[in-house]
Amino acid sequence: MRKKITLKQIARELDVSISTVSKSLRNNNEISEDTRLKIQAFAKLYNYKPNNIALSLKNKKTKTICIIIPEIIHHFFATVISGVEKVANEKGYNVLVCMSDESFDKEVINMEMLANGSIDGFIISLSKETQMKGDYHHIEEVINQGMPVVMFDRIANEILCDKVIIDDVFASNNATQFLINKGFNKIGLISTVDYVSVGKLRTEGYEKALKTNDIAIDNKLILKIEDVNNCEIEIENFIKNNNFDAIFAVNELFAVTAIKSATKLGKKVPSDISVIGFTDGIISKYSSPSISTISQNGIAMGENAAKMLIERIESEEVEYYEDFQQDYKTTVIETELIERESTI
Amino acid sequence: MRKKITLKQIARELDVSISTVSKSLRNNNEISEDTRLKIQAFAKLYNYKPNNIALSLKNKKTKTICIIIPEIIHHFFATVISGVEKVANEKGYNVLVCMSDESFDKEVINMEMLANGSIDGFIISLSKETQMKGDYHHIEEVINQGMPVVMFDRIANEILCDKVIIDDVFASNNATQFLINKGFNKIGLISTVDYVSVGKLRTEGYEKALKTNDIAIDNKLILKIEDVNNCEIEIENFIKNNNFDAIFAVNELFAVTAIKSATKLGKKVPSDISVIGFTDGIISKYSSPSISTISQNGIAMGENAAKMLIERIESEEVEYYEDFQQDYKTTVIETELIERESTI
DNA sequence: AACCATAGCGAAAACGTTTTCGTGTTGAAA
DNA sequence: TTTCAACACGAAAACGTTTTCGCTATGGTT
Repeated sequence: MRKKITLKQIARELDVSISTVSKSLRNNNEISEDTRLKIQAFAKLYNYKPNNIALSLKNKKTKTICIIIPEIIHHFFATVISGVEKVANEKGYNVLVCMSDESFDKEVINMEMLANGSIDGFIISLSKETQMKGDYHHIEEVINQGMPVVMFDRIANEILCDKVIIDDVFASNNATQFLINKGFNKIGLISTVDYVSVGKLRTEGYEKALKTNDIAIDNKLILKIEDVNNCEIEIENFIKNNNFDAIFAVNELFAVTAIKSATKLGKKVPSDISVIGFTDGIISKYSSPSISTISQNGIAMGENAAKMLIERIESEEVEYYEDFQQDYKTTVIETELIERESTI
Repeated sequence: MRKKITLKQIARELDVSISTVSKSLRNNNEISEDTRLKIQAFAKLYNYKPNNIALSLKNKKTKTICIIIPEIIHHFFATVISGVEKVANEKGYNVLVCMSDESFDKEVINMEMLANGSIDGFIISLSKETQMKGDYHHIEEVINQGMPVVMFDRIANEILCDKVIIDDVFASNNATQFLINKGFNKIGLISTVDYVSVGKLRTEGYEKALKTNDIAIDNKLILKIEDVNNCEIEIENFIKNNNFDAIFAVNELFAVTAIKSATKLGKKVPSDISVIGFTDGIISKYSSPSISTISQNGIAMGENAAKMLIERIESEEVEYYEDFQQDYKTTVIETELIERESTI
């Protein structure tokens, strides 16, 4: 139970000053080789490591970034974290992970708690509740204090900061067009309620593709799900009451549920009905049939977000953020349509 | 771009001392109501919040715990994190998530980096490489410095610390017995290599059940997979070359791959062959057929680990760890056999 | 012998808190 | 008028660093 040793203790033990110890350990040449080596040997023996908190206080840098996500259980967010970790570690940063649990209050509390010196910057994807309320004061406040923020996936356009997104409209348009190209024209959409930004955008992409191909938009073919946990019944009824060629679902869960419901109702996927999803996660890969989907590349999103954030953090040290402030960037990550067994 | 205000600035602005400001904000009654209210109003106006780093330095407590996991992509670990977060937040702690990527070196680096004051304690599940090497010096060192550590899932018995596990042998025995009760006696096992502690234990449970029921253990019916990424071929050959009634797989991935391979080889699950897995994650729930499995309850594991760690941290403040030190606890989380479609 | 550069080290400030102790002023009691 | 308690506040130390500046002794140069 040897507690960590400090500079002060080394100094006392070797009968020199704290400054001498500090300088010796940083190989400052003000100190004679004799003393320097002696101190270094002693420090090594006692396994001295500088106290990070003291360094953080002195440098006003914690070398820690925080990522706030709605839910860690979602595979997509887990991949983003993994990308963030990778880049952060390479650059010597630690990653604090906070979950908002889709709750506005938790998001606010987390940000306020950490904005007081604990971290150097935020990466955040908004909670549903926050998107519904449209209240972003906590984020704006943090930004105003000079702390860099990068938003990803579920973003808010009105916030001025760096962003990492995919082109949801474009990707959904692609997915829908892919179905249209197969000759389908009775295409269902299973989406989320509109206040979830990505749900809205993906709906837009779907509608755009239909319009481009002169297919009328039929609202009965569009299902918007509020409560994710009870989506089975809604989806089953949706499929029972319509006669689809194909279905485009805006996430994995909806896609796999659609397939299960269809199968249950005696419709074979893909021979009777094709299904395409969004997000390339565990479910799409391992379900039977495996699910064609739009891959979001969460790792790349995480990597990019971390890269942008750390650049912002370290450029602020140079104190020329007068120029820098205006040119916030939005990085668009490429998506990819992955064809698997759920589409003809 | 108003940077955060400090006690010193408030003091200067209001022409009082720093101590007076600090006391006022903490409602210390040494200060007259006049001054107190004035200072509080000013602080509120400028949105004063104490600097966490300074507090950490002073209190020698960071109110942050670190969880080190092999891989965040694994659903099981994600659920554990979620349990940790929940309890930690309730008790006012933040959670730092580190990934070892199954690498010994990353595990060591992470621990050494954070053991210097950055955090108050560790929750850790060992990386494969660490388990293979059997080198736990980094963990012992941290413990010797007086920092609490809780191990979970992939643990090492020789390390003295609190632990949270499931009874892998018991659960596997149950799973196997479940298959035996169905009347099967040609039961295959798909496991990991032995140095992965849980793989070894689950193999033990399997063998124990066979022995109890006087079924001979046939090593040809046991597959131990080294490289998870290329398990498809191995599993396919394994199933092709044997005539199983049933298969017990020690994780989700192996289970779903076994089902896919069997189906591909023309054997129907569960009518021709029953499959039971381990870990109740996304895959088991959404694969077709859905997979019978042993549920590990990662959330409960995380919650328990966090609870034990925080108790340990806060009991150390009272400085009676002389007594406390010896009675490390190992909490065993209940498992549950979930019957789904992959078994008759 | 007087001067000065330099090597080698220590004192102290700074980061932002909290807390203990000390001190000056006031009013009342003796 | 003296004494003393209570009140209101400030100074300073402490947490563990890094870094600037200043000091002393040494040795060499004039």
